[in-house]
Amino acid sequence: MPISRQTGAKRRRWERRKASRPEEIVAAALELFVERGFSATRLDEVARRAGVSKGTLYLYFESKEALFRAVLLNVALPILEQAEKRVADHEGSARELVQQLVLDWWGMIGETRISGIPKLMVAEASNFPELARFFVDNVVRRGRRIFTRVIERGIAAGEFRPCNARYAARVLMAPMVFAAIWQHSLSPFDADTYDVSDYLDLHLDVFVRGLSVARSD
Amino acid sequence: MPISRQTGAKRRRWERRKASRPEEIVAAALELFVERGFSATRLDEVARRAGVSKGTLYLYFESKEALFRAVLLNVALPILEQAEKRVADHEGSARELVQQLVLDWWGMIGETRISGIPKLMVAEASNFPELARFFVDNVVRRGRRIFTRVIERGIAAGEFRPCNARYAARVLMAPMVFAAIWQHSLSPFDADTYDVSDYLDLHLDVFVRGLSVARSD
Amino acid sequence: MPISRQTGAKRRRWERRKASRPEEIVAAALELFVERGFSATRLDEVARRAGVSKGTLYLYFESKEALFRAVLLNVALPILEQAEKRVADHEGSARELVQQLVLDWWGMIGETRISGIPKLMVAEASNFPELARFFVDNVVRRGRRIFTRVIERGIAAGEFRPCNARYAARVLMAPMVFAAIWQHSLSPFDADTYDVSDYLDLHLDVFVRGLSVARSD
Amino acid sequence: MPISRQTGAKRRRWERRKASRPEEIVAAALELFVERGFSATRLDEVARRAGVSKGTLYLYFESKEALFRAVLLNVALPILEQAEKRVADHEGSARELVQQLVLDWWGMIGETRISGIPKLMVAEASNFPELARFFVDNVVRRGRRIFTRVIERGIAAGEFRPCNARYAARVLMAPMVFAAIWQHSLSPFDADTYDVSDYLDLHLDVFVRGLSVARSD
DNA sequence: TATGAATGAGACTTCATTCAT
DNA sequence: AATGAATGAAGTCTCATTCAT
Repeated sequence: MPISRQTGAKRRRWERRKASRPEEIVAAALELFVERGFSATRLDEVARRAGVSKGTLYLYFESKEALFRAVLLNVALPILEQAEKRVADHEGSARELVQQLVLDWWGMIGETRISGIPKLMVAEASNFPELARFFVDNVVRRGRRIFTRVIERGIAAGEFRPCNARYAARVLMAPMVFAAIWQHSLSPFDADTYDVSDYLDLHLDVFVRGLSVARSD
Repeated sequence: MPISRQTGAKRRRWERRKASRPEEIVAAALELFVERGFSATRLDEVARRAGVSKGTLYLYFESKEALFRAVLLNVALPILEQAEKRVADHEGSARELVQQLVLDWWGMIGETRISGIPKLMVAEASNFPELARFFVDNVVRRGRRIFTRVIERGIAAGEFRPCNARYAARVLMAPMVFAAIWQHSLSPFDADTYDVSDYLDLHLDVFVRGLSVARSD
Repeated sequence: MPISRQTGAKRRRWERRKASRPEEIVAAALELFVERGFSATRLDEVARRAGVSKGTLYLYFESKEALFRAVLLNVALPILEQAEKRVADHEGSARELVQQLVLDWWGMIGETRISGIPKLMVAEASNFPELARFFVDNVVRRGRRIFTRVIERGIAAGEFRPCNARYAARVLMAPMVFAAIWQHSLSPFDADTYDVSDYLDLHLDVFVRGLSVARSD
Repeated sequence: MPISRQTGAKRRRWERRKASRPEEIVAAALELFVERGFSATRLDEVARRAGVSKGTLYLYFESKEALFRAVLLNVALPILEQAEKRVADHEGSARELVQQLVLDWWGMIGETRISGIPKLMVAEASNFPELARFFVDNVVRRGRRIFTRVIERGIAAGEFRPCNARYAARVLMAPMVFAAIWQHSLSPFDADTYDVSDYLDLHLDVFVRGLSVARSD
């Protein structure tokens, strides 16, 4: 009876197997963990949303916590790494690069379901210390390094004023990550709607100008 | 890890401590809700940390959810409003004002235990929709209005470039709020330590420069 | 603040002590035990209805169960015994006596708050075996003996047909006791109202005729 | 004290017993509710007596109160209605009919575990007002109507003296229902044992004689 | 004597996990 | 491989009882 849950028409039998079970489960779990938090999501719901029975979850994941790990390590991390790679490959002036990085990040993460990960990690960090550490080391700091390097390059090239590039990278990233978190938490309750692209554009404009060496443009 | 708990000597089993009980309970609850999230904190622990028995909680709060509301509405909100008031009273140039606002906010909220509230609300918003809406309306948007007004004033005074002040306010606030969230979530797992004051100083410097009208300094 | 609970006007200070505390408590307990049953009545309510604090209950009764015993032994029993005495003193023909007994019982018990006792004992018997045994021995069987004796007298006098007087006593008493139980349980939910006096009159008429020796009247 | 419990050998920890579960649970609950009252019976015990775990109860009944409703509505009511039907089908003289009705009632209800229902309802009526009303409307009054009709028929046929048939029905039923209540409450503590059949025979004899038109037999 | 805040055992209920089918 | 009925540990909440005041 739980065959539903497909955007379009009724699912035909053979389609059942199209997407592999573990992926469906992980996708459902990601959505729910992001929405409600780890403790508050019941495996019952994960199973229902994935279109499987509760028992089936245990064929693929040995515990709720293991499912959480799988969501982060097997799903989020690869995507993040792939995004990181593409982001790291950009070329051009530091100014352009900074803008590219942010916009690419948003395009590849912020607008996708992966954007829930930051909220999830923020919420559950202290309940899953090892995961938190792993996430920080393998995602956060690596991302930070990319942004840091670009700013350092800009400083070296005389585009940006000399400053602490690590801190500047944080300042650059914060509004971007915050937008992702906001989107998955309080945004639905906020009567002041806003357009994230415009917001990021303004942020980039202000940031680049603010960091650039004085000019009379 | 919080050492406080018992003011002085060992506690007698039967003790009547007049008016302070509810506050102690709410303080303990705030800490734990922020640390672990609402679902994952056990009332047992709240009681233990507050130095009372489990039953005592129900003398003052009719349910776990009511305790959550009390934490937000009776404790966090008044502090936030008071901070808002003080913040709104500043005078001076827009540039100075922007810096004052951010630094005051950090001094009054970011460095205190109240800074856990943003993380808490972000994590629990979808589980407590009415509270989320209330929080957004009475805290977030009000704060945003203050920052927006200052930027509008700066634009009107010719200090800042014409731009969408609402968006600029968001850009200004994001790194500040993000720092608070970070502090209560992934920061402890981050090997790259940083000094928040320096970070905010850089943010302010970049932001103010970036928003100011062109100059040749 | 719990001074209220008086049928008439506001209670004046000195009245406070008019009725002794234990009696007020027992009266409140009787009402609530009858209405809700022993387990389902909270001492909180007993205290409130008696106009005292919860702690005060323990000055007079060492436990909830002890209060239950007091209700039965110290309150109900004396009244029942007194009723029994008055009932036992009647004289006249057996026929008249039978009618007197029933009507007196109703006047002294059925119409008073004591009528809740049968319902209470019926409901709680198996939870309080010793009390049940005590009640049966000291109230039920004694009452039965009185009725039995009257019927035996009637048989001896030739008024009633020879029959098992003990059983006849049960048959005679059942509608009377049942009326009391009904009054405190399902009667409030019964759309078919009835007049207990008429009911008992009919019962007595039928019973006396049915037990009398054949006649041609 | 009830010995039944396990049909056969020792139970394996994991056992799937198809459709019978809910009925077993309801049967156990009926016994315990009757014996101890609703509040005083622990779900622990219900589960143990039904041979299931505590959690299993919630597979079939969403709360303790729902279980109570199921006991009454799904179990007791059908049996009562079936009994009513069979009882209503009898034919013969009013005198015979009266006797048949009472004896059939006893055979189908009084001697079975269903006889606990009257005690249970009497004890819990005020705690479950809707159920009480439902029970009175659908069981008590319907039963009363059957008995009333028979007596009216007897009056019309000249067998019984003219009288208020409704009241006579109550008088007729009271000893019968009372016997059921007694059986499940104080009877075990009553040293005066008695034979219910003989008691009912005497009741019927007295009642029918008492209600019949005068004769010289 | 009287209070009522405080306690903690124990109740109802949930839900991650198991396993017969 | 898949199911879902069954489990029981653990959580929230109640309330009889205690005792400092």
